[in-house]
Amino acid sequence: MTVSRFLRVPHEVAPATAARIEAALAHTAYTPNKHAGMLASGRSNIVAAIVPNISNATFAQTVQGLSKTVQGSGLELLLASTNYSLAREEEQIRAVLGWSPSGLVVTGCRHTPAALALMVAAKASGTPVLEVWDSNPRDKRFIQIGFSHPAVGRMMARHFLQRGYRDMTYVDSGVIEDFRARERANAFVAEAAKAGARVQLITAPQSEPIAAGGDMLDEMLSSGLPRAAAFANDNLATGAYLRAVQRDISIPHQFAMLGFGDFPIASQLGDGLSTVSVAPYDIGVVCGHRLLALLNEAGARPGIRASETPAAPRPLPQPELIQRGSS
Amino acid sequence: MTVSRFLRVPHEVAPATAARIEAALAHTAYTPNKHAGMLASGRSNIVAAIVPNISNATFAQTVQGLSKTVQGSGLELLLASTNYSLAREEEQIRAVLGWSPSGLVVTGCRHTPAALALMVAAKASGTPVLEVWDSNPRDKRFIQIGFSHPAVGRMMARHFLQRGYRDMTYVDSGVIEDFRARERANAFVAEAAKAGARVQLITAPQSEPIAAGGDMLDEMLSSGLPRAAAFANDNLATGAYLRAVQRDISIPHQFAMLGFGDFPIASQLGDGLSTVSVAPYDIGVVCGHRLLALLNEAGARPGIRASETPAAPRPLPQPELIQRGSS
DNA sequence: TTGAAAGCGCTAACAG
DNA sequence: CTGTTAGCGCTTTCAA
Repeated sequence: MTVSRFLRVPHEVAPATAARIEAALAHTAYTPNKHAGMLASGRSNIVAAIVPNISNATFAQTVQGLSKTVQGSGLELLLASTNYSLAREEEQIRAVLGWSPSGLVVTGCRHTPAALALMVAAKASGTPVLEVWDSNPRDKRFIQIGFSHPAVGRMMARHFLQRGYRDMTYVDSGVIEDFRARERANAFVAEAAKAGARVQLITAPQSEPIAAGGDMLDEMLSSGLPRAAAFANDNLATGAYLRAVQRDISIPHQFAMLGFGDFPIASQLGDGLSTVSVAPYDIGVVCGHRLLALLNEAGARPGIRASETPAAPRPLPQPELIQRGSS
Repeated sequence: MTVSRFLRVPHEVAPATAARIEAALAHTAYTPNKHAGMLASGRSNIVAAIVPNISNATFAQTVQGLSKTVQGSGLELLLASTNYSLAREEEQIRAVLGWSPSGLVVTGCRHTPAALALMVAAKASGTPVLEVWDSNPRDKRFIQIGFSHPAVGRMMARHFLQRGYRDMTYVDSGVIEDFRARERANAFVAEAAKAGARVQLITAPQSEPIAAGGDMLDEMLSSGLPRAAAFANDNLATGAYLRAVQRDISIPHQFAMLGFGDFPIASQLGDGLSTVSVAPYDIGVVCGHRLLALLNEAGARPGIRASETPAAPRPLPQPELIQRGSS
């Protein structure tokens, strides 16, 4: 009992005892069994995060931001990926809730009914549930750290419209299950059409996006190059940009381009690729801060070191259109 | 007890009973407490993975490969990152072992003595310990899924030497704690020097690598452009490539380039960037397969679904120099 | 400041 | 095929 106490609240054991315990610990390679601790205390120090795909740079940054923010406070990250499948997401939520996590982070605001029920139950039992990468004003049951994808699609269309382009194409992502990409695409098309512009929606193949972007440029070329094209992400746009340069197409005079995501390469392509910045790392950081704040206020929890950085509630930077040489 | 049995080995309960249990389950939103299960059974179905940085595309792919391989078998992934610090790695290993993981995956073969002791203890207690992304023939205590970084550095130097370049620069990564990058750099320099070539080692700033690569190109330009340059990774090389194009430098006639990693963009830059492919995703997949194989042979473990794919022991593709237009 | 008792929710072993 | 008993390693509570 005294050892257990020493491990959790060291200043509550006498210095002499503490020294003896430390000595013993050094000889023993003792590792506290966290399952037993969790079972007894009901607290777990696990944060479960469920993302569509970890190798997607965007989500990887969010995970890294979350991980970095949260690990400083003794929380650990249980990570699962869904491959953009809602059914798989439900499975993962169910699996992950069995670890009684201190917090649950899911991607997006769309879930199967059963998944939603699990999330509601988790929330009801006091586990913070956060949705990242999207925002749905019509259902604010969970904490949302993201933005409106249709609004971004409209913003992108208006950028082209304001610059006088009346003939534009939207190159959507080949990941057919990525309905957030779809929301941007549809909103783009609707906004452009509403303004009377000529607008076309094409979809990239599911293959590697940089190469796919190049292929889409060729496809547009063969069916009549539009005056301007927006892309579901900067990788697609980069591929198209590089191919356009090879084909001696002048950007933006013949062909204007707009990406999404503000990947590091966007600023390095020729005179720069115009894009929308969305701060994926910050999504993770803000998510972590919100989580820590909630855990702290839910009572001083012995296991969790009250975050040294007093959870500065920095707000999430909203999507911003970054104009560069390509438009 | 019967419910517990139904959940683990459904065919051992009578169909009628099973039906009653299923009905009850549907009404109850019951989630088994995995901590209690673990505590009682001594098995955890957790795989702990510790990587330097998740938002690094390379490690993200490894994690995704591991995650995908392993999740099909009911294992879950506990992820921690070290920011390339060995001290932090030790901390994370210690923390993660408290969850009695079924397997422990660490990055690289260099660890603090205490971390090593923990890994040895874990192995001794029957937990498979795997080291990814490196290989150390002199210490094969753990399963290694990686390659020799010095060998890659030498391979890169020999590529330039074979093509007759006698004046070359190696642009090392700005991540000073990344000693695997350092091993490649040093081996490159040694090999080139041994052959009597003129060779220089410079280090990129710690900033975002694509932009940093561009800056390094300018730096080389101002101090006399070498005949050939190798880069610690394809992002640095990409930045330099794009900048070289802007500066009207002819690749490879004036300036030959060689990257590392075979990132998707490498094949899309002009006539292609020569690089070394290292299969980061496969490292994760192979790691997962080895792990599953070990867990299966360590006795039929009720929790773990014997992997549907019978853990086809595909070997790890070794690093390969991919020659493209830049050299 | 320390320690004894009880119990967290589950599974192993065994009895019925 | 089902259910009883004991106990996993820790924490909570409370007494000494």
